[in-house]
Formats: sequence, C-alpha cells, structure tokens
Amino acid sequence: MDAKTQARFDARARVLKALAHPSRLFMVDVLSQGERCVCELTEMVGADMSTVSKHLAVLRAAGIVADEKRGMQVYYTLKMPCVLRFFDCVSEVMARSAAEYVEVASIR
Amino acid sequence: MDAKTQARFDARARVLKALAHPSRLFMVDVLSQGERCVCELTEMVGADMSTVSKHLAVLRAAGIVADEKRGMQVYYTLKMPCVLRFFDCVSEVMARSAAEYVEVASIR
DNA sequence: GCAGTGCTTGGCGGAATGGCCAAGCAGTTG
DNA sequence: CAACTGCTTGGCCATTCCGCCAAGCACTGC
Repeated sequence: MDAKTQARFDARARVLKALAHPSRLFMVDVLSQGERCVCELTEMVGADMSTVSKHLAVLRAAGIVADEKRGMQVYYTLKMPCVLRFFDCVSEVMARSAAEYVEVASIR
Repeated sequence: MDAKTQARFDARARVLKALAHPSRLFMVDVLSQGERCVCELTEMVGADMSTVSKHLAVLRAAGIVADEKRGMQVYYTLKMPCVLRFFDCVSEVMARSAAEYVEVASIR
C-alpha cells in the first residue's frame, strides 16, 4: 500500500469514524428531517449538553454537518444527506448478522 | 431515545465501527475483487500478520467478510458488497472537506 | 454592568482500540 | 513423529475515545 493509497483510505476512515457512534448516527438521522439546535438534540439524545456538543464537533470536523449561530442558539444542519444511504446497507448487514446470531444460539 | 431506538443505532454503529479503519477499508476494497488469503492481505497491507488477522476478525464479527480454511490457508471473501457504496458518498464528503481545508489554509 | 441562557472547551478517569512480539494450534511435509 | 507453514490468540503498552463536571465565552435582557 503506497503513500497515496494510504492517504485515500485514511481519509475515508476518518469520515466513517465520525459516523461510528450511536448518538452521532441518531443525530444525523434527526438532522435529515431538518435543522435542530443543540438544546433540542441534547433533549432527544438524553445526554449531557457538553457530550452532545462534542459529538457535533466531531461530525462538523468531518464535514458531515454545519453549524449556524442565530441569536442565542446554534443550529446544526446535515450537509451530507448521502450518508443516509449507508443505513440501507447497514440494515442489510444487521439482518444477516441477527440471523447468524440466532443460528449460533440454536446450535448451542 | 427509547431502548429500541438505542438498540437500532447501536447495531448500525457497530457495523460502521468495524469499517472505520484504513487497513480494514483497504482490505474490503481488495476483497471486492475476489477472495484472498491472510498472507496475501498481510503482504498488501504491510503490517504484522497478527495485526491483519485481528482486523479480519473485526470484519468477520460484523458480518462483513467470511473466512474459509482450505489446506493450510484461510481465504476471506466479502459478504457485503453493498458496503462499497459507502465509498461514493465518502468520496463526496472528502472532496468537500478537502475544499474547505484549502479555503481555511488560504485564509491563514 | 450584571445576571441568565445556550453552547463550547478543558480536564480527568475509565474503557476501548491498535500495534507488535511471543506463544499456541492446525494442517502439511519430510 | 518432528519440523515447518499459515494463521490465531494472549499479553503488554501507548494512544484514542467517551462520559461527566466545571469553567469559560457569547449573546440577551433587566
């Protein structure tokens, strides 16, 4: 794997890492339906606001969401709706994995 | 976020986490062109075989690849070709991120 | 200005991840 | 059986991630 190839896969992995957390996936899902302020997302996720803010910073750094301050609130929007397509594939993987778990369980 | 929703996003995150590493993405890419034994992948990735083996175990646990022992070698195959679709979207994210980096750099 | 709200950042402890080396294990070959 | 190959597993260390609390910062309103 040469340096150029390495760099390309590093970049891809960075985006996937940004998405690879349940709370962040949930927020992306919520934001696909429209912008939300941090307070709303905090409420929905059910974690400390500082935690949610840091998750949003991760998504922002990856270019997946953008923030805009309006008045006292900061609104986040989904910049990469195409990431939603991930879910279709992931669901497929999940369905098979679940089936295998059942299979393994029944063997035991 | 109720327990059921939590479980769904946990499951999705698990698959994304399995993919969120440069070496693992590279191996998925290689496997999309056909099966490979661990020794070949080790050679291509350029890491210790034990490291590669552990990465493959992560992909296998997520249901993304499958292994089959034939003779002295273990061959891995891609079970979820749909994960390749991720890359199109990731490329798009990368292109925009790169553009922003340039922008930020030029401002400095 | 000062108190209050909304958000971000710093910091800390605990958990998970990733890499290598070494040891173990299965299958092959002499 | 003994030596060898291909792979996996255990263990260790360094690094990163993740959650909360506390502090700081920006804007609003009294």
